[in-house]
Amino acid sequence: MPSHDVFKALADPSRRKILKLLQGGSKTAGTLAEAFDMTKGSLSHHFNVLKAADLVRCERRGQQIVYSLNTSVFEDVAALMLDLFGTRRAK
Amino acid sequence: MPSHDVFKALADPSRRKILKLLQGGSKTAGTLAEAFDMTKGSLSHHFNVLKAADLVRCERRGQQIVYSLNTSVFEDVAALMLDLFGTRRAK
DNA sequence: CAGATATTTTGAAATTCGTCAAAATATCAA
DNA sequence: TTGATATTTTGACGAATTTCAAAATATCTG
Repeated sequence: MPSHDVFKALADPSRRKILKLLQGGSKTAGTLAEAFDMTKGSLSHHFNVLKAADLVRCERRGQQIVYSLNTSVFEDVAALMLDLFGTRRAK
Repeated sequence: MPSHDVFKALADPSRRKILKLLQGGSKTAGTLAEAFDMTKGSLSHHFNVLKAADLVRCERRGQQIVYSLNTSVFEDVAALMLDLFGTRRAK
């Protein structure tokens, strides 16, 4: 439904980097933060944007919060991309 | 190469609408403008962003300028998407 | 050339975005 | 409870984005 949130979420390089890091498996906010030269507060903001787009899920484990890709939404993203790029007739 | 421009270009709903309209075939700037409740100047700015991302091509035909999808870049876009979303192991 | 049409460019205003520092929240351990 | 750790939220700020109105550019017609 909220396709705009997805495109907006993908528009920032740091957020795309987060997604790529999560392809290697779930990671805590702190572990992800090590890969960035940025405040944890700023990263947390990016997590929120990715969550709003339903691209990642998070789960508290003790004092840390584990982020992971929401793989179930990836078919929807693929559909969005097909909608934009896929429906072209034979040139 | 400049993958960021592509994601940034897709982040705006008006630009995505332009791409969808162009799926129906090439159109002049004026024809495209009819579909929007926006100044032609603003639309022109969006054309520039799409051109910078290499998503559209334009060609002058008399006093008008015809925009069309740059289909040759779509494989690159697909590759970008696969890079972000495709590399996940069997669930 | 002058005027009309189609489009872009410029300059400025309003909004959104990314970031930081600091404060707040939540959990664990003693 | 107190203190330490992990993370988020808040508030502020500068930079980037979107938009408009107006000026500029390019092409065609007479």
